[in-house]
Amino acid sequence: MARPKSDDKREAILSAATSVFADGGLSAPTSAISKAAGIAEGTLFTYFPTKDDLLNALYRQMKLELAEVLMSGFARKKDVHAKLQHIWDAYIQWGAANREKRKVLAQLQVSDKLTNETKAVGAAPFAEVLVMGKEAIAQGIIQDFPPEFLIATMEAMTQATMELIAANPSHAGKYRTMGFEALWNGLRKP
Amino acid sequence: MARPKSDDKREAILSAATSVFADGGLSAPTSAISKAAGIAEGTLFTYFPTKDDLLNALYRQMKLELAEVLMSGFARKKDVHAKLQHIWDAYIQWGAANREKRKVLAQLQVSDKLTNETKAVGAAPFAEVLVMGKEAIAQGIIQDFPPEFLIATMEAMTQATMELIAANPSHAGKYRTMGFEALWNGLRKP
Amino acid sequence: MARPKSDDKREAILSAATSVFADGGLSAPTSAISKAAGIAEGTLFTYFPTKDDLLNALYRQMKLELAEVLMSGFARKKDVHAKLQHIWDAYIQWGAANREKRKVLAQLQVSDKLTNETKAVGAAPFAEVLVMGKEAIAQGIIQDFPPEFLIATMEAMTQATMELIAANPSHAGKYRTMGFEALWNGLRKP
Amino acid sequence: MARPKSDDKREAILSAATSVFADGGLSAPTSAISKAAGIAEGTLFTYFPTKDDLLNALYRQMKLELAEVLMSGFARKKDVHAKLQHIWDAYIQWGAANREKRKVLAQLQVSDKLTNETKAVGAAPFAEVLVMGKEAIAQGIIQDFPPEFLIATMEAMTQATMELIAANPSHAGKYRTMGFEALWNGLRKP
DNA sequence: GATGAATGAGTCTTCATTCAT
DNA sequence: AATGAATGAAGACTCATTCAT
Repeated sequence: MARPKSDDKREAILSAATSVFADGGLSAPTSAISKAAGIAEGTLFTYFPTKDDLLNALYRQMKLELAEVLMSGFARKKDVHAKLQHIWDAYIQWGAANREKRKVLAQLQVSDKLTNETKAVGAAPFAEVLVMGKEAIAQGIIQDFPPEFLIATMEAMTQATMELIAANPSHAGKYRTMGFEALWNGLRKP
Repeated sequence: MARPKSDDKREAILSAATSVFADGGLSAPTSAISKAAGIAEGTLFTYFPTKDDLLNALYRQMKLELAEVLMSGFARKKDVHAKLQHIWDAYIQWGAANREKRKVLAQLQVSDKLTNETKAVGAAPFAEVLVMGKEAIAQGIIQDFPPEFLIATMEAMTQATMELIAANPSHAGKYRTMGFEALWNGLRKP
Repeated sequence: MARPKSDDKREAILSAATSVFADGGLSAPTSAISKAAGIAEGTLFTYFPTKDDLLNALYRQMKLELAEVLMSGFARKKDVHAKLQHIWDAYIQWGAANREKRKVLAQLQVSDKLTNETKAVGAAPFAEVLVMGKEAIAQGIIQDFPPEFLIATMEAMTQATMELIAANPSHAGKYRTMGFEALWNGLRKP
Repeated sequence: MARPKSDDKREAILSAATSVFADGGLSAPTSAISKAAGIAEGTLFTYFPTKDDLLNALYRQMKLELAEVLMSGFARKKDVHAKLQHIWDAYIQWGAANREKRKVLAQLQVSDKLTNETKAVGAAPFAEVLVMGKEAIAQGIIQDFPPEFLIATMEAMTQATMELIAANPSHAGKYRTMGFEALWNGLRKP
C-alpha cells in the first residue's frame, strides 16, 4: 500500500522550518526548508500543500507544545499563586530553552498568514488558565480585571522577560524571579 | 543643481509604506508603495536606495515620533508616578490613534531587517525614561529592578493594552486605567 | 503470474482521459485522469508507460471506434451516393452523440504528440472509403479529384457540420441533410 | 518620460510566440518565447501580463491580419462568384505563405484558452462575408443555407485544402482550383 | 530629479515519472 | 500488479533594482 506518509518526515519539515525561519524570517524560501529537512523540494508539498499551510501548522504545533509544557503539573498546585508561578516558570524555561521557536512564534503572531481557525485552535488549550483567572477574581485574590486582560498581561510580561534573558542569559534566574514578582504584584489585590 | 529631492515626497513614501505594510506585511512590494505615494516606481529608490533602507528609515521615524509624543510635557510633571502615568497615557493614546503605525512597528521589531545602528537610534530618545527609572529606584519609590527590565515591562504592558484596545475600542478608557494600575503596582515598592 | 493487467482498467483510463481532456485540454494532469478512473496515480503508468503513449492510444481507439461505426453496414449499400450518405449520417450521428470524444479528437489532431505510426494506424480503416472514391471517379460519378482530396473534403465538411450541430443541437437534422447535400453537389460530376 | 513601451518589441514577442508555438505546441514555455524575441524573461510580462493574455492577443492579431488579407480588394469584385473566389484564393495563398501562423491558429481554436470576447473580436471583421452570403441567397444564386453554415463550410474547405497543400506543396495550384470548384458547386443553386 | 520599461534571479508550485511497500 | 509518497526538473510569474529617456 505504498509508503505511508511518515510522521518523522512531517516533524523534520516542521523542525527545519523553525530553524530556517528563525534566521531568515518567514519569507525564507521553502527550498531552504526542504534542503534542511533532507527531502526533495516537491516533497514538502505533499505534507503541506502550501507555504501558508506550513506556517499555520507550525503555529499550531508550537502553541500545543507550549500548552503541554505549561499545563503539565498545573492541576497539582493548590493555590492561585502557586499555579501562576508554575506557569510562569515553565513558560520562561521553555522560552530560554527554545530560542528559535520563540522567535518564529513572535513572527507568526504578527504575520497576517494565520487563519482565524488557527488562532482559535492555538488559544484553546489555554482555556484552563482563563478559568483559574476568573476563579481568582471571584475569590478576591486578584483584582477585578477582565480575564482577557490577565492573559494579555501575562503573555506580555513573559515575552519581555524572555527577551531580556535572551539578551543576557547569565541573569536568567534573576530576571525570572523579578518578572514574576512584578506580575504578581501588578495583578493581586492589595 | 536640478530639482532637489523633495521632503514632501519622502514623507509621502514613508506614509504610503506604513499603509501598505500594515495590510500586506513587510513583504509587500515596493511598487505598491510607490503607487500609493503617487510616484513612479523608480523614484522611490532615489529617496531610499534599498527596500531595507526604507524599512530602517520607517522605524526610526516612528520611534522618533513616538518619543516626541511621550516626552512632550514630561518634564513638567513632578513626581515619578505622575511622570510614568504621563508617558503611559500618551503611549496608549498614540497607539489607539495610529493603528497602522503600531502594527508596522510590531512587525519591524521582529523582522531581521533592522540594523543595530537603527535599533540604537530608535532607543536613544527614551534615555530620559531610563534616567527617571534609576532615580526612582534610588529614592526607594520603585523596586530595585534593573533599568532595562523597567523599560521592557512598560513596553510589554503598553503593547498588551493597546492590542486589547484595538480589539475592543469601546473599552479604551477602562483598559488604559487598568493597565497603568497593574504596571504601577507591579513596579512600585510596597 | 500475479494479477494480470485488466482490460477493464485500461478502458476506464481511456474513458476517464476523454472526459478529463475534454474539459481541461490535453495538458490536464495525469493525476486527474487516474483519479477519475478510480485508480492510483502510479497505476496509470503500468498501462501506459508515458502520457504520450496514452495520448496515442486514445487517438487510435477513437479512430478505430469511428471506423467501426462508419463501416458497419457500409457494404450493403449499393451505389456510391448511398454509400457516401451512409458514412455521412453515421459520422454526424457519432459526433453528436460523442461530444467529448469529438473535442478531444480535434485537439489530438493538432497536437504534435501523435507519432507517424499512430497517424497511419488511424487512417488505415478508412482505406475502403478511398477505394470507393477511386471507383466512383472511374465510373464518372464524381469528379476527377485526387482521392486524398475527397477524404479531406469529407472530413472537413463533417467537422464543420458537427460543430454547427454542437452549437445548435435543435437543428441537428437540418444541418445533417444540408451538409450532405453540399458535399455531394461539390463532389459529383455535374 | 522613460522608455515608452515599444511596438517593435510587442511585435517581436508575438512573432517569436508564433514560431515557438508552431513547433512545441501552445504549452511551450514563455522563456523560449522571450529568448527567441531577444528580451529578458520578465519583459514579456510587461507586454502581456499572462501567458493566456499573450495567447488571446496572438489570436486576435492573426484573425485581423487574415481579415485584412481577405478583404482587400473584396469590394471591387462584382458578382458573388468573383467575390467568393477572391476570398478563397487570398485565404489559400495566405495559408500557404504562413504555415506557422496557420498551425498556431488551428491550435488556438481548439484550446480552451480563448475568451468569448476574443472569439467575438476575431469573428467581427468577417461580417461582410456574412452579408454577401445573405444577399446571394436572397438573389437565388446560392442555396438557402443558414449563413453560419456557409461560413463554416468555407472555413472547413479552406482548412482542408491548405492542409493538403502543406503536405504536397507542388500541387498547390491544382488543389486551390479544385477546392474552390467543390465549394462553389456545393453551395450554388443548381 | 522623475519616469517606467527592462532585467533576471528567485519563488512557489505543478506534474510526469519512479520506486519502496 | 497496485499504491501513493518521493522526486526534481520545469514553469509562470514577481519584484527589487537599474537605466535609457
